[in-house]
Amino acid sequence: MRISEAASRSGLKIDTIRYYEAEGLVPDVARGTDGQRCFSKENVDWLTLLYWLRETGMPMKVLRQFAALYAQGDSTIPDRKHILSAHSKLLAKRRDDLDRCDAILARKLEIYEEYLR
Amino acid sequence: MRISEAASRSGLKIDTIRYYEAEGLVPDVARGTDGQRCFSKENVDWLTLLYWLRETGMPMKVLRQFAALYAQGDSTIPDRKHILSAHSKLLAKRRDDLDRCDAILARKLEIYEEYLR
DNA sequence: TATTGACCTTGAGCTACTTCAGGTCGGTAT
DNA sequence: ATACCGACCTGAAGTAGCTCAAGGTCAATA
Repeated sequence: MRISEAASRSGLKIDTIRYYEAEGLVPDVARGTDGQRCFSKENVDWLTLLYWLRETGMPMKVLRQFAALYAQGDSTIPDRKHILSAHSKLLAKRRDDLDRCDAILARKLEIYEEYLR
Repeated sequence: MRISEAASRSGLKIDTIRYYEAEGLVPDVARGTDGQRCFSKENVDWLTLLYWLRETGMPMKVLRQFAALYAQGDSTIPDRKHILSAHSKLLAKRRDDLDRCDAILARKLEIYEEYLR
């Protein structure tokens, strides 16, 4: 499929996909006879994973490591597993942050309400 | 109190506080005779709020609007209330994102497990 | 007295995109 | 046939939001 479809399926923007490819985060993107990128289902699954990892705060540095491991094949699965479970722990921390911020906002909004009465 | 204490209390880094002040996000920071910044309790509460808003993804653009309103005094409370409740909705969306990503990670980790067996 | 440590300012550097300028290609309307 | 359109391409420049380095002030301590 073409880049616009890859973008709408993965969640990433077209420009970001091109940027990621240039950065070496997306291995093996085929090209058509006219020079246009041809994304396979596997490509799009990979992009989708990248999208979610970034969206939830994985730094590019780690993403780069993860992508390098992915490019090396199945032998790196234990390392990749390690990275993903570490990220899963980060998600828990983010959820805590959201809860805290929610509490702060609730208090603040209450104070505003009180002022307005 | 001095900037280092304001930093450790608010969560922001020293450099970030100076940057925010330069950007006009922190009104009325007093200075001592030696030119050092003197933060009041109100200053620190405000910085803490800025910290949490940024930490949970409020863009600087919105933060700037919010700060401008804050600087104008109590008459802007309805507008500020509006911004904060909009942000509260964003938090819900972020929580959804975390849940989705968690699901993706769980599936991925399971596949890895299967491969390793 | 000399040095340490926390602060100050200005200005450059960095990350992760994002936008722009300028060009190619395939398909449709005149 | 040709003129235009939209989606794609590349390489370079621009942006957001910090972050760090260089060089200087001042108070307190060894």
